[in-house]
This record gives sequence, structure tokens and C-alpha cells, in this order.
Amino acid sequence: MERTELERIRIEKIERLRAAGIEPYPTRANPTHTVAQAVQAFEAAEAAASADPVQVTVAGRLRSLRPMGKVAFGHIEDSTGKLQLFMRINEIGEEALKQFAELYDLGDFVEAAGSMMRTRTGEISVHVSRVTMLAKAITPLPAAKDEVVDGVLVRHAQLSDPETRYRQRYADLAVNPDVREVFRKRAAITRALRDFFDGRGFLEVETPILQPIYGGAAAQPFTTHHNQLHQDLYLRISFELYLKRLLVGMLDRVYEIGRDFRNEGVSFKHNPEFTQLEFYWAYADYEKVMALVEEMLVYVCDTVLGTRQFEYDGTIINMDLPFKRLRMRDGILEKTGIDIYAHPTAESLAEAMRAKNIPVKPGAQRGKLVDALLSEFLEPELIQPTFLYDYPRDISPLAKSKLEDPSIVERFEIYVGGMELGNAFTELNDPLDQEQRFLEMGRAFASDDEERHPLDEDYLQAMSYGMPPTGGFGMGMERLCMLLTNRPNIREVLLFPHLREEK
RNA sequence: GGGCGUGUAGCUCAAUGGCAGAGCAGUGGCCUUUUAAGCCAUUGGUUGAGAGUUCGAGCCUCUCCACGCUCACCA
Repeated sequence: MERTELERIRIEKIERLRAAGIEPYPTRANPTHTVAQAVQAFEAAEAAASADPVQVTVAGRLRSLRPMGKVAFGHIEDSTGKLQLFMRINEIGEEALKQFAELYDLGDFVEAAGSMMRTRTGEISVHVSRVTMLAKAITPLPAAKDEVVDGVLVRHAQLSDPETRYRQRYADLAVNPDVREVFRKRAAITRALRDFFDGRGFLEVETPILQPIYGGAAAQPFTTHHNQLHQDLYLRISFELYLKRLLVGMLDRVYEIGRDFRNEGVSFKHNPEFTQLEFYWAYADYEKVMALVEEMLVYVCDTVLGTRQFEYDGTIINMDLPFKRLRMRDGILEKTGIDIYAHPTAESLAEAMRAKNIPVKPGAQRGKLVDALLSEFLEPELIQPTFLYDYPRDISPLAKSKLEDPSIVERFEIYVGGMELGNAFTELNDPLDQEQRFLEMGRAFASDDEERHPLDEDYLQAMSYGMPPTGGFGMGMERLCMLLTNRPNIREVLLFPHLREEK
């Protein structure tokens, strides 16, 4: 491995430490307090006016280092916060102070033992009696320095190059506490969702990621191969078809939180692998699902944020109930003046669009045209939480038709912040209708091998045993995390977002 | 895949086509309550890679690479 000059200097320091009989990578650490606990213990003792010194041993990274001759200051940081170290030659001795000044660097993991105190300026600190190297850092962390100006923390020279931040997320996390906070929040969101569903009688399940036939969404899969079985397999693009099999098997309420893989373009809201939440609820329909989704999102906001209002991309999102409900037809009519119900064929709709100077892709199906109107004119406007409902049948092959109009299905999508957050239907449970839909899809895409989906006969087999009337829902977890952490880019809520290979 | 933009020291950034710089970090000193500590001195560059134009290229042209934004794609 090639080393920079800065790294070579630190490797020399490792040798100097060893020469002085100090192991730079000792096997054990013995902290008695986290930084937060140490501060808390000291504040409690202060409040009680206790004369007994609070003895602590804290461990963490050195984040600042200010040797000043016969005294030295520094800050140590662990996952709970930062704490100042104060050492004097009187307590730790000439040799140790010299070693600290010469051989310790920013980024090193160290352990410091001493008693808690306040400095003259009032900062809570450890008056260090012993400092120990826990792990010497060779590569300097991107230097960020904090300054408090009028009580506001200003960070200088913060690591901000997006490529470095994503490729070396460990460095990003190490120097940017707000990035750590994003992923803590992400974990809290996942936990809140589990609590929500567990508390309502839903069973958490895990279904295959390696699938012999992919389905449940319109996306290209990643393919792989099982050598022993001589079998091609796909990484799942959705778990829908497996979860609904479970309803046939009398598991009435199931949910899964897991990874999906889609071999599609990468964008600010798409990553080749992403986490999805899906739930299926027997004896429910899309209206009940709508109510549950509202409850679910509000629960997550209350639990994770403690508020139903938050800022996203410069606007305040208000998650107070009830969310707006907008029939897709009405939304498109309002934004474009086109009534999709008045245009039952692709030709007629395309004509109406051309009349409004809206570009039409030649040969597009009616459903695709509706989808184009939706994403172009409606989606960006749906900032406040909105249920958009009743979709065309031909873009919804797994959703149940409305009894009064078979060309419309009971389906909704929820939009927040101009983004599709989730998708739901009253699930199609008529095995004959389902087979018909699959055959139609097959025909529609027969000319286009890329988009053609294989027919899942086993799924039809499951349906034909009987599936209860069911409502189902799927949501991109990253999208929700983006909203609740105010990060309008999916890479900011993925620990290791996909990047092109470095050359 | 298309369009636009960016790439300079470990980090954040400067530099009319004319000696490649600053702050922080680093190194050597001074300093017993500092906190972007301070003061003195100082190291560090294949300017993403390659080619071209030019007396001379970080800067202009071309190719390539990576990243960002955007469009396309995305039941």
C-alpha cells in the first residue's frame, strides 16, 4: 500500500511508541464511562454539591490536541459526544506529557483516566492522571475544526467532497456527526415500523431473495446462477408475490422489511439495491390500508421526530391527519385539463395530449400515457402527504378492479415531498382474472423482450387454492428516511451507496 | 445512454495563457487553564490520466476516467 508522507510520519511514531515499550494497538480497553455518562455523573455530583471527585476512564478518538508546554488540552470523542482532556505535568509527569505531545495524533483512539473538573472557562473536562494509546491512526482523518461563534458551531474544512464521502463512508462518519445521526434516525424509523406492525398482530417474515422467477414490480432484475443445481436465479425485485402466497397459507397479517434489487438507472432517488417495507392484511381493502398507512406514518413521525411537522427540501411538510385524498382522474384533470376517463383508448388519450402540446411516445399503451401525465404534471405538485387513488387497470396487473368499472383498479400511491413513497392495492385474488392479466401482460410485452415478465405459474397455483380478500402496501424505506432526515438524495441515507468502480 | 458542470497539497479553497499559493493539518521550537489556542520557523504538488496548440498550459482544444446536477429509463 502506498503511503503519503503524513502516513509515513505516523508509522514512525508507531515504531517510537514500541521502542518506548508502549503497544500502539493494545488488546483491551477499560473505559468506565462513556463521554455522556462522565458528563452526567459530574453534573449530578455538582448538583449535589458533593466534595468527592468523580473518577472516570473514557475512551474515544482524539479530535483536538493543544500541547502548551507543561500543560496540554485535547478533546476526546466517542459515539455519545466530545469531552475535553486537561493534563498537567504535575499529575501525569514529564515523560507522559512529552509522549502525548509528540506521539499522539488527531484521530488516534485513546483512553484517559482522571477526575472530572471544570476549567477556568467553565468547560467540563477530565483532569487526566493517565493517558493510554488504544489504537494509533495512520491515515489522518480529513481535518475538521469546530469554532463556536456567538454560540453557533461553525465547522471548518469539513469533509464535503461527495465522492470521498460515499467511497470512504467510514471517514465521512468519523468526522461528520450529523451523518452518524442520519443513520441513527434510520434505525429508529425501522424500529418504529416494526413496533407498529408487531403491535397490530402482523407477523414479520423473510421470503427468498434468490428467486427462480421474478415479479411483483416492473423492473429489470439482476441475474445469478446456482452452480450445483444448474439453475439461473434472480435477485428479487419485490417480495409481493411471496408474501401473498402466505395469505393463502392462513398467515393473515404479514410484513417484511428487506432488500430489493433492481437493475435500473441510478438517480437521486434510485439505488440498485434498496430497502422495502411491504405488508399484507387479510380481510382489508385499499381504503382500510389507506387508514393504516396514515396511522403508520404518523406513528413514525411521533416516535422518531416527536412532531408531525418537519422541513424537507426547503418546505414544511405537515403530517397532521387526515392526509389529502385525490382521485387520480381528478388530479390529472385539474393539472392538465385532460379527463382520462373520457379517453378509454391509447389513441384517444394520445390525441388529447397532442392537442395540449404534451409529447407522446409513439406506440405507448394507455396506462403508460396516464403514468406519463401523472409523473410529469401531478407528482411534483404533491408536496403535502396525498393519497392518489384509482389507477388504470393496465398498469396494475396485481390489483383488483372496481366492480362498477373494470378498467379502474383499487390502487393508491402515497406522495410526500413530490416523491412516491408507497403503493397499495386491494389485492387481486381471483385466480382466473389474475391468469388473464398475466397473459395480457405477456402479450403487451411480447414485442419487447426486455420488459416481458415470465409467467409465475406457482403463484397462480397458490391463488387457485384461494386467497382471502386482502389489502397490501409497499414502501421504499429510503424515501421515508430521506423525508424524515431532510436529505433530498438517496445516497445520504444509504451507508454505502452504489458507485462506479474506481479505476 | 444524452446534455450541462466539476476535478489543484491530507481537508477546505485561491491562482488574466507567464515563478502553483493560502488557512487548517504535518514537522522543529517557545509556552502551566486552552478551545479554529497563540508566536517563530518549516515540509509537502505527475494541477484526475493522456495527447495536442503555444516561446510558455492548472487555464485553450481533443480523448479517456471519476463525481455532481439533469434528461431518458423505471406495472
